[in-house]
Amino acid sequence: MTVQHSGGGPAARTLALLWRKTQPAQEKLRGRKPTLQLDTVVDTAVALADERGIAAASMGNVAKALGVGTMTLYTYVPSKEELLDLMIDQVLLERRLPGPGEDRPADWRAQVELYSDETRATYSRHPWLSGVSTIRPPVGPGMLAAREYLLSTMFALGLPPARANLAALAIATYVDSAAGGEAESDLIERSTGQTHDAWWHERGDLWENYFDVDRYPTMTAVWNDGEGGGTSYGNGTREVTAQAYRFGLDRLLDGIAASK
Amino acid sequence: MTVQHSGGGPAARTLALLWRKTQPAQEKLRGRKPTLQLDTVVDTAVALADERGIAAASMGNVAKALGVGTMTLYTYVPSKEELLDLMIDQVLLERRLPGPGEDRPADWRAQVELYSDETRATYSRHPWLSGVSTIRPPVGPGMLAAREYLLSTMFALGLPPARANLAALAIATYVDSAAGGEAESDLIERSTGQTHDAWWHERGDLWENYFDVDRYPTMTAVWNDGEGGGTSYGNGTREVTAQAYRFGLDRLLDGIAASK
DNA sequence: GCAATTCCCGTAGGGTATACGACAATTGCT
DNA sequence: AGCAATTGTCGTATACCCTACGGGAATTGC
Repeated sequence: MTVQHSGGGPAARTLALLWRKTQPAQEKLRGRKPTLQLDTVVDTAVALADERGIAAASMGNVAKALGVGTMTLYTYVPSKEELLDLMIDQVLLERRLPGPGEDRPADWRAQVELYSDETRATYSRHPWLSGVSTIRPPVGPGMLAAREYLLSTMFALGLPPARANLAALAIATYVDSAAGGEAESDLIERSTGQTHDAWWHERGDLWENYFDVDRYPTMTAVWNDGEGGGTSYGNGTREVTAQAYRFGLDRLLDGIAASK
Repeated sequence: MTVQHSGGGPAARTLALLWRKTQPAQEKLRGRKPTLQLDTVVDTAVALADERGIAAASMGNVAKALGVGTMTLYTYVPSKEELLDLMIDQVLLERRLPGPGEDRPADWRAQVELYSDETRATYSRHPWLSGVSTIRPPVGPGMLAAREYLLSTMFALGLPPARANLAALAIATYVDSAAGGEAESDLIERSTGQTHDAWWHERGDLWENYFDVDRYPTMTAVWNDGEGGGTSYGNGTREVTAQAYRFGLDRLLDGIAASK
């Protein structure tokens, strides 16, 4: 087994890449000079995924965009999976969240809101994020910075350590999931060229042919109540989704504050 | 364009499949008899995905499991994507949620808990669910039943229609996301044969080599506070995740109740 | 000059979805 | 009985995907 340098094993290799400490002390002096840099590869992959979807960020496409052979990428990255990890942590790090000594909003709710805004903006710029797994995530600087920020915010609220941890996790779960949903929604509208209203409209005969009012009385009641009197398929509407997001986050924070 | 029967267009075709109304009135009398049924195909695909992961539910594998040629599947399903939609709605329908006239827990919190339990159990049986998109979901009976149930529960709480809708969406977002995370976590432990503790342990030199205490003071404080004094990488632990789920859901419900 | 080292990348193998078209089976009509 | 119409089956081919392997190119140290 070709041991790398620190602990050996694939996990250590991945960590080294994530934290960009591939060559800790000695530079490689012998041998051919690389034509690319790791960051260039990651940036290109991200750019491709951003504009043409995650499927476009294939090894072949990335290589083509860089003007090299496909297999060349494997000198910079051990596999497609590792490249994805690097892409993820890279964009997670885009979130401008104040670190330990830096200025931050005074109110703890405003602090959470900052996390929410930055996360939503990041997902919006990189909609493919919503499709990637967050369990066993790439433990890079991007993920840790967000954890630290949310955790410190819960401390500022005055929660005891264990509870602060739970609260931070719950908030992250809710915000990340909702942000992912929003971003994916936008992506689908862009890539299919079809608005959600149009999408629901296309499914119009659902209500006409399959929907049984007796089986779904409450849904029926809610639609009939619709104040705007607009589209009756409003459940999937962009605006309702955004409202639901705000509402849920505010209620969650209410509950957390009350649990102090 | 070979029009189907109701509205034409691919959306109508998908809806017809989801609601299993492929031949509304006239049976096909002419022509060769089919050897398979749509349900058989879907069940087989679900079973494969359950035990060997979503990647194992390829068209080729499903066909092989059924003892037919790959292309035969395309007489039952227009594409892989549609098959996935059918799989999703099929398992979502497994949730035993009482309908309009049926008995249900008296307390509204217990009603939400039932939704939570059933959803978590379903995700647990079908971990591949966590990886699929929920935006523009297959609008089948499974999804509608859940919407109706949660919505009626929010009505039982006494929320006005518009707010009940927002609350139901927020709860679904949180529960579905957390349930997906849990299920995926279990799946990864099973399929890789590596517990999360072992996974974190493998990344031990993160803390030794890369982690900067000054950059992450709050995380450091929380670990040092750990009452059990056990593993210091407890953030990803199964138990902590479950605790965070309960905590977040309870706080969300607190907030919703208080907003009445 | 030459060995050692490192990077580049063509080829090949095994995976995926699915378009096309030949063929089989079943029914209805002549 | 025979033939046309209809529908189901599925082999072949195309176009992707990831990546193991190995030969060749470039650079440095001796």
